[in-house]
Amino acid sequence: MTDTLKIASWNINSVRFRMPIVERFLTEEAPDILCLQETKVIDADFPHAPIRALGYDHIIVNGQRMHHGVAILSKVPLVADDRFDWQANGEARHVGVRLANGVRLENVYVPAGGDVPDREVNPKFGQKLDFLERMTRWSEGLDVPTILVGDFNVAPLESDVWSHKQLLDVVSHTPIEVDTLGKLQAAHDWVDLGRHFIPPPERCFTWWSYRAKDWAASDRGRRLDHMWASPEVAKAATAHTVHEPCRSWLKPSDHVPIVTEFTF
DNA sequence: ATGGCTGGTAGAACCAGA
Repeated sequence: MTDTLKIASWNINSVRFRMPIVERFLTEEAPDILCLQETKVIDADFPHAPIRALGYDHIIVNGQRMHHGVAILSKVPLVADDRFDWQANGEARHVGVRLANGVRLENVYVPAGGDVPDREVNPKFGQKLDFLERMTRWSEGLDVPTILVGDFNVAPLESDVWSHKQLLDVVSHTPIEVDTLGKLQAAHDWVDLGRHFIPPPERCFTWWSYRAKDWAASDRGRRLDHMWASPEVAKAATAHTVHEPCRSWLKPSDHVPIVTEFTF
């Protein structure tokens, strides 16, 4: 028996403020599962009703007041949910579930890391590197087929940013972050599905700053959002797309959704 | 022209994002 599953990931930058575009995306793209980051809402105030109304009966949340927060919305049953604290400070940056076929789906919001790429003067940068290193330790011991999605806040490749040279000292594309993310990827032989389907040096961005007068014209984007899979799960992936038009929808997030289709 | 904006929250010439 074959089973197709369409899984999406989107940093939504406040799920309550973005409900119109969340509903539009769920209606038009109709993923089986949508992983959200930066929901910015406590669990009690999560907008369950309009999401359930679209057929997403299974909603797993890990939120907090004001910042961060993640959620998994699904049309298909989810079991055994988990919440990891990869920086041991109580921030809501992960929620994971097991799918009916046994595959784990882990949804993560990696810390942005502040402005200065130096942990001595900017503790947030150290926190980001430490978070990725804890994910690496977790990956080393991982023996379950897994899909790891979310806003990693790192654009690793030259073609993942609008200007490699101009971003070498900008947090998200510094060599130390790229190296740290590389070690995380190596720890489980994670397959980068985005680059599996859109190989470099093709331009691939998932985030564009709000500050550009015309985001599409300046096109100063970065690929911060990722979908990784265990090698055996990656073999089931059949398509991957980046939904750039969502950046032009009314009251957009600064990130756009990424979507992968699997046939198990 | 990589911060020029944005949301949440308080009620701020704030904080955080990246």
